[in-house]
Amino acid sequence: MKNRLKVLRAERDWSQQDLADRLEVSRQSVNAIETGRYDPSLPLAFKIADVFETQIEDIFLRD
Amino acid sequence: MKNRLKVLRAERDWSQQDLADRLEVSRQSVNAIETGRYDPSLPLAFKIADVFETQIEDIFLRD
DNA sequence: GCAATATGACAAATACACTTTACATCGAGA
DNA sequence: TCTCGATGTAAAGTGTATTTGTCATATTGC
Repeated sequence: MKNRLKVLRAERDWSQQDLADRLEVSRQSVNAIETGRYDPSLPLAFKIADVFETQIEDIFLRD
Repeated sequence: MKNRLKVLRAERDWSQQDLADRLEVSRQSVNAIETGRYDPSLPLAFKIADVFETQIEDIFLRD
């Protein structure tokens, strides 16, 4: 899975910590997901979509 | 997370095993997800959406 | 009644998601 | 230069997703 987190974050000028706070996860989790070290759980993916007010399919892409 | 797997499966008259085969996971995984014992990983959620030719948001619902 | 199929569930094992703590690097600004 | 915020990564620990194997039950066809 690839993802557009870095871009979406940049569009809002949020740091990884800002996003982590909104998602209620650690900054390291955001970093790991963003750099592709692992994929989020489905509930976290939904939360990410909520925070960016879009669809999961618009953020995460089959690779 | 709630999900509409049972209904989608019924619409196609697929057994849990049929779906498991298409998803390339065990029947126990399909059963556990369907009965809400756990949520699928994000890659598996994408595969499920593919198999049913729809969106993740159309199958899995925030609860 | 019997075999076969479908479903639900549990246990043990492995893999992965996520946390906390910690350290290193880089760029911007005083 | 010194500091500070932002980022990348690593180790160790906890929890969850998924597997294989197994059992119980219900339903259907012969």
